[in-house]
Amino acid sequence: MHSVDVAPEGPDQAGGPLVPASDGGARARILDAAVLRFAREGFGASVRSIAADAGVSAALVIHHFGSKGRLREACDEHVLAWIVEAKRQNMTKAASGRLFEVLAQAEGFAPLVGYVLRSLQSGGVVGRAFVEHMIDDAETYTAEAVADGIVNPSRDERARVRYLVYSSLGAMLLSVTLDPPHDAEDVTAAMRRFMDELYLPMLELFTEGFLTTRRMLDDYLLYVPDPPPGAQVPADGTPHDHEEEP
Amino acid sequence: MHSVDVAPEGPDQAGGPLVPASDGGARARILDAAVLRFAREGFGASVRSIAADAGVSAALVIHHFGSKGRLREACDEHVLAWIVEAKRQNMTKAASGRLFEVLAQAEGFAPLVGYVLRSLQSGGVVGRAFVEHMIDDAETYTAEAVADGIVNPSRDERARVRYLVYSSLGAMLLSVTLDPPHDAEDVTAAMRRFMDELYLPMLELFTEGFLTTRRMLDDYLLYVPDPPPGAQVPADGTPHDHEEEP
DNA sequence: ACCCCGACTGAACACGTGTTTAGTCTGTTG
DNA sequence: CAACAGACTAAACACGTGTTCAGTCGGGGT
Repeated sequence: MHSVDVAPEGPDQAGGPLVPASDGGARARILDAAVLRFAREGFGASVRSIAADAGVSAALVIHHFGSKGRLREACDEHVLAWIVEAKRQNMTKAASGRLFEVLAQAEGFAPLVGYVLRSLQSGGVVGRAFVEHMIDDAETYTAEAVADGIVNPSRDERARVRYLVYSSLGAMLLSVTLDPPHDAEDVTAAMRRFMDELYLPMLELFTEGFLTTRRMLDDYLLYVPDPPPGAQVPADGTPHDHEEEP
Repeated sequence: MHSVDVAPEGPDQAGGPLVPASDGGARARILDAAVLRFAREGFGASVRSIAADAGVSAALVIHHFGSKGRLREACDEHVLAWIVEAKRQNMTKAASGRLFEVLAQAEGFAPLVGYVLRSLQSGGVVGRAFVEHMIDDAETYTAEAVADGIVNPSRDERARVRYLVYSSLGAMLLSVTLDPPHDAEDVTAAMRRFMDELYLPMLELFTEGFLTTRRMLDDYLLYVPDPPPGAQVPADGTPHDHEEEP
């Protein structure tokens, strides 16, 4: 749509529509280097450092991409495509909705994960698109889980899914931001460690809740009359009731 | 134009020895301007812009603080002191542990909140200190709530509190990062909107949980033998059980 | 009166940035 | 072969940055 010349000589034309650019061409090498640098040090990384990583001059980067901004746009597109590809070929497994965990544990996805985190951190397009993806996927999967009786229904499924995604993603982002992987660039290790530490309380909260009494929720439901727009109303037979002591 | 003197054009002299530097002196004006700029545009804000806001020259900023880095350190200290002050005088209310909400709704705390968010975003000292504060406070308050029978006990209170703080703070940070208050600098409004939207799912999760079955939790507890260090074990008599079908 | 000291400034410096320019090299095409 | 096109580069440009320099101003102490 905006990228100047999309495929003057097909950068990734050979054989597999694989993960990285993975082409001997300089343009592809620059793109990979840029994604890596951006993932490692954020989008403040200099064009010259990227060029050095790719083994070319800074001028060539501009020659191929027009400007640093357009280079970043190209990176966004590239990473986005990479994500959907990774999703397509990894989501067939039982890992429903846990895209980030899967990516974080798989080898070779480290730059991707790092880039997404940076984009999340700076409010970039990739970050936004990523949470949208996660929300959509999570909505599907929780709907299935609710149908299977594994998960409680909610008064506003969309809002719950949004809350869940924002919470988990935000917690992870905050964690890696607050104490970044100081020695190496092993973001994935930090993420795994974070999950190991916080898996119990999450599970606990998800199965046992936090409050012992329903009062706060009931008060809120009384106080706020409208079930948010687009929510599937329970209509009749209340689809769930735990009937603790009131 | 900026003649030193006692109070030739003191902006807010009346009453409070309170929150901001609030001193006619140029140094204090620079500090306030710096906090504001940093809160608004992040720590990449230029010394010259800060100086302009304070109505002084860029050289004076350096003259007073030595370097931009030390100016930021001074801002960190200042904001930190500001926070503990705000906490001391606002925490007497019933708002237990909800420091951020209180600050976000109170007038005049906008720069503070913005600064904290930026520090969180960039992994600064203030951000780290802030989550530590929140974790410590939350631990106290949840302990009380557990003692009062309002909140379920946890197998690892510290971990739960950490999870809760990271989740809520991270979600909020992610939200304001992903769609920032585009027109004004009203971070607090964005935060309030965010909370309004996500309060129901949060409450729902906290009182009703997410999963219908205990199996995942029990499996995890079986698989992981050690109750984390310092955790008070639930002994036996399960403090609550939903007892759906296993 | 003097002098000195600190607040304070405009101009410059040193540097890193993204980008442009002019040019070289190489392969392809007439 | 000659000519062109495009990948590619070294050098320079324009600019914004943090910081330094050489001062000026003004009030207080001796």
